Order: sequence, then structure tokens, then C-alpha cells
Amino acid sequence: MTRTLAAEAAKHVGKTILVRGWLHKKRLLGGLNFIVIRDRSGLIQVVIKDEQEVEKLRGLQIGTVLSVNGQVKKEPRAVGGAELHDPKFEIEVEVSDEPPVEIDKPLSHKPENLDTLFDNRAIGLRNLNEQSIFKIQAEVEESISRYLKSQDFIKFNSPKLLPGATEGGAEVFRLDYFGKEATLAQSAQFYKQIMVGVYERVFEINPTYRAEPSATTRHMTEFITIDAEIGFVDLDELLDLLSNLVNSVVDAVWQKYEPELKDWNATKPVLSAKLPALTMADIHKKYSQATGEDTTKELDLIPKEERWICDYAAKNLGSEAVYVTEWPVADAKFYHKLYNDRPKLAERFDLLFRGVEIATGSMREHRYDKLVKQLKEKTGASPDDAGFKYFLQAFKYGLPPHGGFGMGLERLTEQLIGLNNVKEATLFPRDINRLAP
RNA sequence: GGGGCUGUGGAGCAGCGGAGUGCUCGUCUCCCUGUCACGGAGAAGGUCGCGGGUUCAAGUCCCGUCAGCCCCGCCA
Repeated sequence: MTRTLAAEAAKHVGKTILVRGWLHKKRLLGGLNFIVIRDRSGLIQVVIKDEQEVEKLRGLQIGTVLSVNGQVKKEPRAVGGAELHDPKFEIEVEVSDEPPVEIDKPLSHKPENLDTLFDNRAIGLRNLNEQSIFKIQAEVEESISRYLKSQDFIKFNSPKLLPGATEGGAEVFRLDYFGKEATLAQSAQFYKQIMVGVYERVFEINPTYRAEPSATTRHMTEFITIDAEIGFVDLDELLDLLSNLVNSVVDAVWQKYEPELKDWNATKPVLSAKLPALTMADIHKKYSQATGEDTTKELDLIPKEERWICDYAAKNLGSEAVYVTEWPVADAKFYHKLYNDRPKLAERFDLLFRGVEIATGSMREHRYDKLVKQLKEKTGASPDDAGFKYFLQAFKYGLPPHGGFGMGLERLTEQLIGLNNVKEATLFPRDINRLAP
């Protein structure tokens, strides 16, 4: 007999079907007994009266893999409107150990319990609420791909093992590479720019690695970045594209997973079609005036400012996401393009969403001579270093004006759902204290 | 790296100087024919993170240490 999924059972009322899955819940009442089976489609309840069949289940723990033949009965009292009667069980994988966490009710996401949550991740993820986080995340990823492809982007993959030299800023992981030193990619930056010379519009969704000793609710040592790069654009077009992308992702995810999002008490983000943009100087000024704390000397936004300006934008600009533009050159990377008329400012932006930075982007310096000059000034490195040489080659042989952005998949998921820690939106988080599971 | 907070059966918590570490969930046994956070009766399961100290008496107070979390810094 071919397998029928739990969610499809209601279509087979009166017929005998085969369901395969995991024992999710046992309620043995005596003469009348219920169990719930979980498969990839969801849950189905089985009603057991036959004592011999009940005996097969005795001693088996949640997680037991089993298959069951049973007759589908329409039953409004059961989840999904149908349940299985007169079941015959076959135990496929017997589980006799009690699971370390209960998976049939919500798991604790309190900060002090996250350690337990992650230590038991392999089992805890079977919880339907945990599952929903990563279904939502999968749709975030899918909808990003769909939107970018609809705009003529080509998806590609860049290498994550790189020769020593780096773009500066974050610390990188160093590792032995057959006697030479290699690093783990801190971004897809150089490769996506190189690919602009090939396809004009490219993106990838892959892991990136940072060896920062950060212990916060926003940072991990490994995370997934959506890296996009676009040729023949200016800053306004770039900001518009990202605005449209974010709006389209929010719509897609809410359309597909509204019940799951509401289970997490999520609210649909209020976003303007064109996300509002405020300059760094303006935000410092507004924040300093509102709070009395002077941040006008800061290069970047401090975390409190990020939260404050998001509140401000939600209340005054009709958007829970807001761009920060016009970054001081002192905080710019060597590949950032500076404003022609204001060389103290870079054409860089961050996108803040619900108090957290979810994306960063910029126009890139595409003129070879200027780029080499900025490289030398900013990093002190030689253009002949293996880490820069091939990147620069792309410019020497013609890259158009271009720009792009990197967006954190886990941070976006976290903020869409309303979680408090980016690790909760990560299947198997990696941070300064955790390397397993 | 700096500051703060927290470590108590498998999970989540209470106890904060004094009788026998208590509760909820889970597990096991028994009862239960519509449960769905089932209900009822009983049972098992603890080096109270670890090491010192104070005290007649220490999960409880002090010191150290380890682990985790939160904030700051770094960073995205």
C-alpha cells in the first residue's frame, strides 16, 4: 500500500490508508485510546480500541517511528477533521528512552533557557513551533530568490575558503591549508563584484564567517547572508530595489505562513513602498536632541540609537524599516564609493528593521585607479596580494558603476517573527561559546 | 575584553540561615470508551554547578572557580 500523508487523510474518508511517521503524543485512556502521529505534512490522530494494538505501543516513547494501517473516519472532533480507526501498527524504529525535552508543547525561549534549547536541538526541532520558524525562514529565502530572479538576477555561489588578505573590518577565521594560511570568507563581497562583470545582476545565499568575540543577541560566528550586486545602478535605484525586495518578502511570507506567524504573536510589518532614508548625521542629531545623550561624535549608530530610530520611523514615517545613509568615510571600507561632491561621506547605507540592522550596502568604487588608491590608503595592503589581485583584475578590464547589499537571513527571520535572539532563528547556532550540535 | 544576572531530579520553576529540598510537566504502575495541556490513585528519579570559608546549623551568607544568559565594547 502506498503511503498517505497525515494532512491528506481527510480526502480518503471510508478507505483504509497507510500512514508513516513519528509517535507525537500518547493518550492511553483504557478502553478508548488516542495517539497522534507526526509526519512532514502535520499531525493525525489514531483511535485504538483493540487491546493487542495498545500493547504494541506500551513502553514506546515519543519519537518512535511507526507505520499504521487504518480506516479514515470523518471526525470534526479531531485535528484535521479526520482520524484513523481500527489501526494495525508496525513499529519501525523503537524508542525506549524518554526524550530530553517535551516536543508536543512550546519550548522555553527564555534567554536563560536557550542553552538547553540548543543542547537538545536535534529533538527540540521536532516541536511544531520550532519547525515553523524554519519553514518561515525557508520561505524568506525562497521569496528573496523569486523576487531577485524576477528582476533578472542570476544566482551563483562563491568560495568560502580564501587566501589570506581580507576586506578589513571584521576578524576572520584562519586555518591551515596544506601548510599555507587560508581564511574563511567574511563575505561574498569580492566575488559578487567580480560577477557583475559577467552577469550584471547576481546574488547568492550562503554562509559567512566572522571571528568576532561578540556575545550579543545579534551576533554569530557563522550566519547566512543574502548577497546581491547590481551593475549600472545608482544609490537611489539600489535603495528602491531593496525596498521592493523587503516588501515582497514580507507579503510572501505573510501570505504563506500567517497562522504560524500569529502563533508567535508576530504582527505584519508596516512598511512604506519606498522605505524612508535618514542620514547618519540627522539620526545622531534627532537622537541627541530627544535623549540628551550626545552621539554626534560617533561614526556608527550605537545599539540604543538603532532601536530608537526604528521606533521613530514607525511612529513618524509609517515604516518599521528605515535606511541610514551618508556614512563617514572613516567608517567606510576601501571598496565603498565616496560622494563626488562630499569626499568625507561614503555612498553607504544600512537597513534597520525593528531595532536591528538587517542589511548593509553601498555603491562601489568602480574606477580602477581610485579603487587601488583607496585600497592602499585604507588597508595598507598591496594590490598584488592574492586576496586582492584577482578582484582588482575585474576592474582593470571594465566594471560598470555598481552597488549591492548583504542581508542577514537569520536577523530578518528573527525580526519578522519577533524573536529576541538571532540564534533562535538559527537551526544550529555558532557563537563564541557554541560549536555543537 | 568590561559590567550585571543566573546555575536546585529529564524539562520549566519555588525555597534565600533553622523540621524531611517543594510545585508543574514528563517517565513508570494501576483505573478510566472522545481524549486533544485528558482526568484520578500511587511510585521512581536530586553530589541543590564545583572548591573553600563563616556559623551550633548553608541551595540559602562570603570568597574563589566553571558554565550560561543579558547589556556594553568589537562587529554585521
